[in-house]
Amino acid sequence: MIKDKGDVRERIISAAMKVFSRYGFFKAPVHLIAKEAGVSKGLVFWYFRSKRELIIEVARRSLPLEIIDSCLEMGLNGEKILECIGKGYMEKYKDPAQRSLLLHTMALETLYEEITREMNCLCEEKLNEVAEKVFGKSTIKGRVALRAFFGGLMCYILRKPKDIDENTFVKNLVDIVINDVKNKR
Amino acid sequence: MIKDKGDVRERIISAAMKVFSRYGFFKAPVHLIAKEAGVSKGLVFWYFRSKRELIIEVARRSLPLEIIDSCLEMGLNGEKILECIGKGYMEKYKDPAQRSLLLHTMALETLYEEITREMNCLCEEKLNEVAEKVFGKSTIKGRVALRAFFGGLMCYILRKPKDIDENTFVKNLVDIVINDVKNKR
Amino acid sequence: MIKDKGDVRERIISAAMKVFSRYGFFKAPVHLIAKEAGVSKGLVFWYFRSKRELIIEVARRSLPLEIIDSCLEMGLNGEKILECIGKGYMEKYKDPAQRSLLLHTMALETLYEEITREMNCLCEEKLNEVAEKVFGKSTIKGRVALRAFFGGLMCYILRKPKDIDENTFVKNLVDIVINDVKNKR
Amino acid sequence: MIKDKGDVRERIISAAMKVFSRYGFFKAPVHLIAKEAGVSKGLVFWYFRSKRELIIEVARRSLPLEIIDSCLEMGLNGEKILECIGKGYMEKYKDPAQRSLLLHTMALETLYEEITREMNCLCEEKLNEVAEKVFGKSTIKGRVALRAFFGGLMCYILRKPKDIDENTFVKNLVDIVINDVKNKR
DNA sequence: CATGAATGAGCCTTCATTCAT
DNA sequence: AATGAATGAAGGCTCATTCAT
Repeated sequence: MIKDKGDVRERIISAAMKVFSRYGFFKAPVHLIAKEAGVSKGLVFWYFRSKRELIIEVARRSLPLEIIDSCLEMGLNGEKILECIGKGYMEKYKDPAQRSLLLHTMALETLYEEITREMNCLCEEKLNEVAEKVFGKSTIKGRVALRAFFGGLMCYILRKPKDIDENTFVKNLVDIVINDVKNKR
Repeated sequence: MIKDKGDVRERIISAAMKVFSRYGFFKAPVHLIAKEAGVSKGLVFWYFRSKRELIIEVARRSLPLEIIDSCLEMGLNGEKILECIGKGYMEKYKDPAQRSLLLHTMALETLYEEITREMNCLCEEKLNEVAEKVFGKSTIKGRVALRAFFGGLMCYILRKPKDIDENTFVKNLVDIVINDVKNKR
Repeated sequence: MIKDKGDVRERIISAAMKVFSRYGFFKAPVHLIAKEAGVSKGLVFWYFRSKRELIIEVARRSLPLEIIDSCLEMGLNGEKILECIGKGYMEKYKDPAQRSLLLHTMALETLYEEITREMNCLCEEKLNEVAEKVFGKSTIKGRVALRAFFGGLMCYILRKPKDIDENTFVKNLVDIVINDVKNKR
Repeated sequence: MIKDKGDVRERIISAAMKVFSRYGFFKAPVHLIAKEAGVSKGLVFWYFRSKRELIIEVARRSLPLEIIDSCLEMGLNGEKILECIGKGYMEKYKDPAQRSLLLHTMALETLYEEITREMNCLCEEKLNEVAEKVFGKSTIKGRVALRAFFGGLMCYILRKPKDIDENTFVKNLVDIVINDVKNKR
């Protein structure tokens, strides 16, 4: 049975995501991750120079950057983009582990500058890019609306209301955010 | 200069908020908190049975529960409540320490059931209570809108856009959230 | 039973000297030192910020600086100083632990700049000071002779010849070093 | 380009001397030696059963045994031997790496019996052999003088005085050691 | 011969917590 | 109330060594 290099590394990352999501980055001991990945503790440090490096790798993956990127790349515009992003969000964060991981990563912001940078990119560059595609020219209201949109998604993820399913939520959210701007015109 | 009991306890909590906001709950050593508060490490454990207890106390205070409560108690209705909450939010979280503390507390959710309970109360009970006051009967759209509102606030706090000040943001946000529902009627 | 602060610290240092002399600085685990001192491992780090700091403290004490200083302070001159130093040497390093410790410390020179500095002081400043007191004006031959003297002592310590006792050795060594210079005059 | 067996082994030893002299035997990781030698870590263990074995090989080479041997074999006598040894010493230890290596090896004495044996041979057998060749019959004074000689060399190596070059030092040292004994006759 | 992934023991260090004073 | 010395349990990380390829 041949394992390619990436295999073990990927297995460690998966294990780390599981363990980190359960214990948080700083209460999760490396040996638990190793155990979960079925490798020795030492091997974790063969693939990652330090726990910090592993944390950053996992934290990066927990952010929704690729979701936004892939929706932007699809060349969508208007509310279609929001729908795309909303759907991607829900897809990614329906996994409770991903959900709690996102929270831990957001808290990491203050501590790891690598994450700060990633968050800056997400919350400023990407968010503005989306705003333009959705509302045309950049207006204050448009940018506030986009924050309402992203915030709404985050809120849903944080604590899913029992009687509103993903689709319904996204549709309503898009409506709220879009229609207001439309009506104003 | 004699200090009464409450004084010292409060001083420790203040110090803890400062230190926790900087290092996160789990990377912040108790001795730093003691030093910041100007007391001995032992004394911290006289006022709080354990670090966990101190964490919970600080975490509780970092949530916006009292803001919502006080706005509800004022007997406001409609968009006035949202404005009140928005203003309270901005007031509380203009302090960067409070901001980062809120993130850390949210991440705590998975780990400390005391915080889970608090968050449940916030995200379900309180949020629904507000929804009713604002939109009258509880509708799906209303509840989604309220999440857009809270999420928007969170988003603003997470990373303040340079060219949108607090007042403007809140006003626009309330508009977006309210008008859509109004227009639909 | 009251123990003054220095007591524990001193006990740790003593234990460290014992353990270091046996295992060398880098193969000696701190927990062995703690055990030897009858304290917990953690306490070692209460008194010394790091193992490195403890090493430096012990290494400093293993050098013969105070011997030379005390002989210089006694106001002796000529061969009396050499005799004083020789006697002090023998007194200090008759303890095998001290002997091996000195070797370890000398090896440390390349690694810890604190020790390099100490050795510089010993091998340059002090050595020249002694040379002047012994041979009057500083001559090449005088300074070589002093190195022969110190080197001779070191050599004796390194491996004590079975049939030459301390006194005899020092006397002969002083003779060799002094007489030659005297005869030259 | 094919390299024969000895080549690689020697290259590893050379690398080890470099790395050991810089970090000391116990703080020098094998992987650094391998890197320095341009081979894989595994290969080091193909040529040396263990790090210990490599240490011993390097330590042996760092001692001045061959110098003394070769001077003895040349059939010299009297001060000529001392001059020969002095010259050899200076030749070997003008390299700072060799110098620091010698210190590390001397410290090894307490830990590795293989080195203890080597040092015994050096400090007792060889030293007495030289003493006889230089001073004729073995006298206390002669043996002390020889220690002054070797010690003086060591001292020079330990910290080279800026204004005394190798030749001058050796000549003076030989003088001091020899003349005294001569004058006594 | 040669590689480098994999292992596991062990070390330094931190830190929450206790307790005598 | 208050202090800070003392403890002990982990935790992150290094590194010699092995082994499949």
